[in-house]
Amino acid sequence: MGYNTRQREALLTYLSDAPGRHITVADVCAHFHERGEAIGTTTVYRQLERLVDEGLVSKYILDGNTPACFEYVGAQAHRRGGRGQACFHCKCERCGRLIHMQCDELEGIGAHLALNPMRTVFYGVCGDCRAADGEGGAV
Amino acid sequence: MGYNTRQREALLTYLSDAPGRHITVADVCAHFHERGEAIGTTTVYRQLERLVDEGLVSKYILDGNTPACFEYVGAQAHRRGGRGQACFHCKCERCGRLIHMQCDELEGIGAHLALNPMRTVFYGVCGDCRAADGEGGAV
DNA sequence: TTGCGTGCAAAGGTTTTGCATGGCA
DNA sequence: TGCCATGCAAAACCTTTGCACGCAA
Repeated sequence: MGYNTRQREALLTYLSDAPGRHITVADVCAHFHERGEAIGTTTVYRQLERLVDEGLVSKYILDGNTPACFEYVGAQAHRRGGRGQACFHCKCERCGRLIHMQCDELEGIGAHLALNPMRTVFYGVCGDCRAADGEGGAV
Repeated sequence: MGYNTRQREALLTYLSDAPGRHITVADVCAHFHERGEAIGTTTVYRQLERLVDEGLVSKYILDGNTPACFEYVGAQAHRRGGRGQACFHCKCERCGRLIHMQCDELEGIGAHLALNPMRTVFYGVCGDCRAADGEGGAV
């Protein structure tokens, strides 16, 4: 089911060293470029696609002019697994961060509407920014 | 507050003739191209941006490789207005349709988390497709 | 007349594809 | 050896920007 090349090993190590972090293709290329062991952009795209197919990595597509980001989620089952499985994300329109959203109501809605957490990205204002505004909402 | 050009009038007529329909820039160009009264792509982008600013049109950004789509919503207030204001959308991963989502729980969640309906697009399976599967869920 | 709108051309960005080369098994 | 992975170059795609021209008011 595919070869284990140097590039694949390096990429997988890099990703799994930071589970839950949001990493773009550009991040990956820059990381290896700095260390002198460059990987071609095309290869990064293709390996990430393979890793997504294999369930080791989740891909989150943001809006059109923003690069997609990837996240190591390990080898768990996609739904109802342990920690590390796909969860919803929210892109904060104020501070720009992409944050994990864990909220029982949200999971209920998600199940009710058969939503796909791997692709659904919310746009809104994160808890920190709302707190800074003095509204005091909690995510 | 801006001129009323032939292109703007034509675009506004086209959009308002189909309120609630999801229309891309390519749709607009194709429509006018067929009728021999072509409009430049750049102009469509710029006029749509103006219409969004004016609140007559809502813009929905789907995933990275999909063109944004626009929808005539009339001259209502953005939030808590009458029918036609911005609402959440769901892109069905089975049939590909982009459907309006109206659901009290969802609006509650959206307000709770300060979500932006103009940009938040859910990915999941629409009610029709789930019904066809015999699961019988309702949106 | 003044200033905005238009639209061609070109650039911006991310992602995909063609193809020859190189490495895994 | 056979097949897949690699990576350069180029294309595809949507969108934005530069600039000269034209039209609205």
